[in-house]
Amino acid sequence: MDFEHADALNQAIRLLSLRHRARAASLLAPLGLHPGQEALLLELARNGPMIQAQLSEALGCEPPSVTLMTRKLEAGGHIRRAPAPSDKRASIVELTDSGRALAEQVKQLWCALAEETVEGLPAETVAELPGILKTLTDNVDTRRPRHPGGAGTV
Amino acid sequence: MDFEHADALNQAIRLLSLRHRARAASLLAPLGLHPGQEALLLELARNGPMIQAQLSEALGCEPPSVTLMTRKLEAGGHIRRAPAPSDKRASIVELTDSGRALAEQVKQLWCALAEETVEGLPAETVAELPGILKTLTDNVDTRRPRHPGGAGTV
DNA sequence: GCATAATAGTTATGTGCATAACTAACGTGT
DNA sequence: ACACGTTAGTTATGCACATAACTATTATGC
Repeated sequence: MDFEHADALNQAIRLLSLRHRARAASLLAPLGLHPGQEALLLELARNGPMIQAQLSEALGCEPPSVTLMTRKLEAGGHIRRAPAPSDKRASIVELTDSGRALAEQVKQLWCALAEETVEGLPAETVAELPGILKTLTDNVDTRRPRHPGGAGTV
Repeated sequence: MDFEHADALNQAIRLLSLRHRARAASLLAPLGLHPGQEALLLELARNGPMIQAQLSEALGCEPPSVTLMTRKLEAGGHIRRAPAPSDKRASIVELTDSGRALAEQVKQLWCALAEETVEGLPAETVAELPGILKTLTDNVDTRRPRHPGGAGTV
């Protein structure tokens, strides 16, 4: 691949990251959330209480990031951290009522953002998008080895 | 659009951002660069010296970010800042010889990264990708109004 | 039982990004 | 000529991310 095309792609990914995050930030701001925090709330809403290590895995970010995010969301009253009975090292994170309500609002915003994002694209392309983006992500993913175990069917 | 699809899309964009940036970071680290800085070098390599306001526009980030990035790249000896003769407020940023050499190395990495990123995708999809990503970006771009002026042909 | 490795989490530090508030210079009124 | 808004850039501060170094607990060797 020549540099022109390579740069077009890398730059496009970089700009999409910046703008999508900025747009998310402006939508989440009225709720008192910063981008990244919504992912944590949604994960808890989807899969129930879990320990921080699991959150780290689910969110795709490192444990120190989870420590800070949980601390802020806890200060905001949206989540609660309780010691795990079976493992004194771990702490179980769960949504509070406030957090559950907030997650519902986030879901609304999330749909609006997704629709806004793909506006003007043919439905066929929109349908393929998540799979394509996942392929790109896996290709550059340095966390997992190379194949999570052959479960690549989307 | 239901939440499932919306979340799949938003999450995919978020994860791609994280992983692509992380991969870029690991490739740029040996050159002593952090992700984001390569964009500044490449922009200067492509369009020659320019003032920081133009860099801000080209990179898609805010002036304070440009201030810090230029400061660090200048400390590294990769760029030089000179007062603009026609405008005492502005400072012209240009590559040093070291910066030019570094930009060439970055170009190599950039091609490798792009190839790695699209690995396994059909050529047809790869060809469409930059346009698709640009559409997504424009859709959520809060900087430009809505249409830059009708120059939407890609 | 006990040393040792692995795991959960935190703290410290550094980066790119953002916004808000500020200074300095430019431009354009009247 | 001078007030006023605009623009270029910086500083201060805050956030999500990262890595490195650390503590506390659990698991595993022998």
